[in-house]
Amino acid sequence: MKPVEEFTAQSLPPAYDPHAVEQPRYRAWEEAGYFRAEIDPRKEPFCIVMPPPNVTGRLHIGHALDNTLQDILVRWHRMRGHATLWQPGTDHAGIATQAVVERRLREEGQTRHELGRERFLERVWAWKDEYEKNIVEQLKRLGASADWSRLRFTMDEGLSRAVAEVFVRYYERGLIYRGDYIVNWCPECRTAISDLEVNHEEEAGHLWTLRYPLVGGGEIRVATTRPETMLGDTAVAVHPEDERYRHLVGREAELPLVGRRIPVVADEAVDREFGTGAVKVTPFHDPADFEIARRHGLPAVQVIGEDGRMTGAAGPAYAGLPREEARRRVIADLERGGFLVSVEPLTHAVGHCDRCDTVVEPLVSRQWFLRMKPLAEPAMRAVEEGRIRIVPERFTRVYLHWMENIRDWCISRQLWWGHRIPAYTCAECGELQVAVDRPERCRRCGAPGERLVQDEDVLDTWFSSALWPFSTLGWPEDTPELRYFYPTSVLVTGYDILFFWVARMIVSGLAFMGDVPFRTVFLHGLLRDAEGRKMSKSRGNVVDPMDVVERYGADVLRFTLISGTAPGNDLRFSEERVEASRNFANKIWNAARLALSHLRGFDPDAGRTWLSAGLPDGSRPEGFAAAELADRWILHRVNHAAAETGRLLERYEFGEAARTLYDFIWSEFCDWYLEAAKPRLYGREGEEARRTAQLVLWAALERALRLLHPMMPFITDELWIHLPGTGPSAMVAPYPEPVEAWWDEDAAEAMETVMDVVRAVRHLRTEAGVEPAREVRVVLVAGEAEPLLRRGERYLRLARAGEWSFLAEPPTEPASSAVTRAVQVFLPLRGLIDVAKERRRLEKAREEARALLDRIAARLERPGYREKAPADVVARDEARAAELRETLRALEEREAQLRELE
RNA sequence: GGGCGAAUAGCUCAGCUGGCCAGAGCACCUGCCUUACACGCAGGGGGUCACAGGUUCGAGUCCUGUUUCGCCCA
Repeated sequence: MKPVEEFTAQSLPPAYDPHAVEQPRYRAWEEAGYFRAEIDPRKEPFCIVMPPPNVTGRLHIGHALDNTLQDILVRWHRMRGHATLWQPGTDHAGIATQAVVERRLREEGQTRHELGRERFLERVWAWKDEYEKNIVEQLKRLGASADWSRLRFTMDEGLSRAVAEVFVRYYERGLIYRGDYIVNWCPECRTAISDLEVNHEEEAGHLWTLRYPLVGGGEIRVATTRPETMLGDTAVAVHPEDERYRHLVGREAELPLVGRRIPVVADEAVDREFGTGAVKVTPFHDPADFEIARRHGLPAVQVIGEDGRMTGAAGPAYAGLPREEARRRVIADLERGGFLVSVEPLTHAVGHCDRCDTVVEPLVSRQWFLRMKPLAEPAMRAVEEGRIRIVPERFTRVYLHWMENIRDWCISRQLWWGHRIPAYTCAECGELQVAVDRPERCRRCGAPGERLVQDEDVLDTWFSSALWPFSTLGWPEDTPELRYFYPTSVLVTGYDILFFWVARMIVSGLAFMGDVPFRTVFLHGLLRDAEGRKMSKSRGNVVDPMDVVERYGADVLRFTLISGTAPGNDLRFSEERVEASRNFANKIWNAARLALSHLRGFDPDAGRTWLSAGLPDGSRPEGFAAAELADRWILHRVNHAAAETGRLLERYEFGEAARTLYDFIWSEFCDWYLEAAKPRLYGREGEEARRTAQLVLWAALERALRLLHPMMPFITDELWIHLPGTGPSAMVAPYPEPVEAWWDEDAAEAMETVMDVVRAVRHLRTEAGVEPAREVRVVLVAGEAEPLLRRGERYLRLARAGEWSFLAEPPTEPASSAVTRAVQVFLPLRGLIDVAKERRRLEKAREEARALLDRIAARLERPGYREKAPADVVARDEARAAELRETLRALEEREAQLRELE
């Protein structure tokens, strides 16, 4: 750590350079062990589990937002003395990671099948090690204060055991079953995916009407959006009450191009309004048809394979063709055969794979499912009864609606990378056994363990993520962490994974821990580009957070991400907003640079007691001058900022909290307090006055830095530790709360009045074209406000007033004037008065005051107002009206005087 | 089809439990390198709070409906 003497305005660069600060600071925190969570029964626990980033590649800007919000909460709670654990980790991300490694293999001219399962997995593990390191490194550069000593990975031994354990327990409770069902199949990823992983997009397609000849004469017309599936039709269905077709039920149609005879069946699921009212039934490739086939005992024919190409069952003319090509051929062939009745354009929803955007092919296959209905019940109650609070609240309904309509979850994936399903089939007798560890022998025929064949498939990644809040804390072992930190406090994530992840964690938390996984869910919005578009690699509009960190620093990125946002709303990321945050960081830097140069050798200890007592004149310590108005005012405003920030963070209003501190630091502390304190700081008013100014400057800055620390940890800590009398790090200093003795409404009112007068003088100067450097003489007619103004008259120098006087009556000499808060401000400027301009300004001011007064007066006159409005609101209006009348009177008087002058 | 969100200054957005003249950043105009900061300072211009009703002493804020845009679910 640099000695304070070196750290002054003279030695500091005039622009903040994050590179010089951030990484050394982070190392210092790590070395000091500040991130490590300690179980301490005397303290209140606070725990956040980090949504585990994928080990696929790099962090994106959404991660930066997510982790910044968590870090703010974590740092804030840590500073408030809670035993804080931010549990970090990464996710194996089955499909995504397997896909990137396979792509890498392809570039080397290999396939995973050539490599074999075992060697392929070695490759993926190597990839994981490398990218996990990258990701952790990136999180550290963002300033994330997670307990890295507890880093977990979803495929760690312990977590894998948790997954197997959960699978077995669900299975034993009859909640997991295996069977041949129609699932969403991605031909590109070559695996089944869950309903959630299918995105429905409206697409311009066609509705083809086909003619199926009936055996024994006649025909039936069916409408379809997927004509290529007709090769796999095994029936035609009509609604049982549809008069048009009733008489055809039970007859047979001859399937064109195929020649197969298929029955006409009646089923209530048929929509009479759609198309011709008769539908072709393709059980293998359509979920609704699958159900119809089950009800009617129809066979299913697979005409599209797992690779998205037509199978042999589609007939030699089509076998091997991709789906799209088969469609064209089938239509051409139908047309040639006279089976095509009509084609109409139709927009309809088409399912796409969430991962690769390929059109999903529904098909029947043997998969594992988790029965959700019984699990959803307690998960709904937990939210309804408020044991879990969702913020913003509106997402509660979205959650409940989804839970109410929940369907079974297809949990098996035809991948290699992931948790292999702990199910074993005996090669001898076919017995299926589900167990955490490979059974020693077949329980039915006694065949040895090596004859038991483990299921080839792995589990959906989200199956393991669902256990995250307790698996990371050691479950299924009964650990101290689990007992102390579970249920965790808050879960922070984007609203886009409410179903994928949050809902499932609630389900499994309740199922295995018997308690909710977290008490609050805070959902934030998604990041979009400057034009409001979703960021995507294909669109090329992704922002790499590390680029931003490199160019501007992590604090700047963090502040950009949280300021100007409202809870749950998406936010646009733009260069301009980053620059605004950069400017703010630079502002803080320079304010501190100024402060440090004036605090050299200053020891706050001598004034600490006095300070915490609110600087009472009576008990002033030796060597300090009495406090000034600005001192009392800024302490009052520090209190206000602390109270507001605390209140807003409590409510997860990060954007508002950021704005509060921005305004406090920039407008109040820098623009007013520092300027007001400068004469004393430069020693122009003696050593004692300087001491007092130093004390207040120190107190205000020191607190401002601590207040801002959770949001901008690097710059605040760097500056804070270099202030005299602080400590090793703001990270472990208490979070400021209002000091009772600092509240001072009188000082606030007096200072506001002075500030208004200063602004008025500045305004008059500019209007009159007075050179900036020139001092002016100011005359004030303040009336009742005079004592108030007198308290801060010295600050008139902030408007470059060289001399000033208080008069009972307006001066007779020519002067430019303004009226503010019933104070008349005169600038006697011989030769500089433009009478016409002056009159226009006064007239405008008078009209504004009149309009406002009219509104307030009308309000006061309104029937019922005085009776029903709160007393303080009415009193405020009355005071304001009185002041306005006074202002108005002064303005009119002034205008009359001006007329006499002409 | 059901649900949710947004619509406020030229642009991007705040505005929390209804109550001081509706704010910020950027952009714009004027003047300043005033020994912390030109990534800055001072001053200024700019808004029918989408529209129509309603509740209320009082509505940008609450309710109903309409329009436009976006998202989620089916």
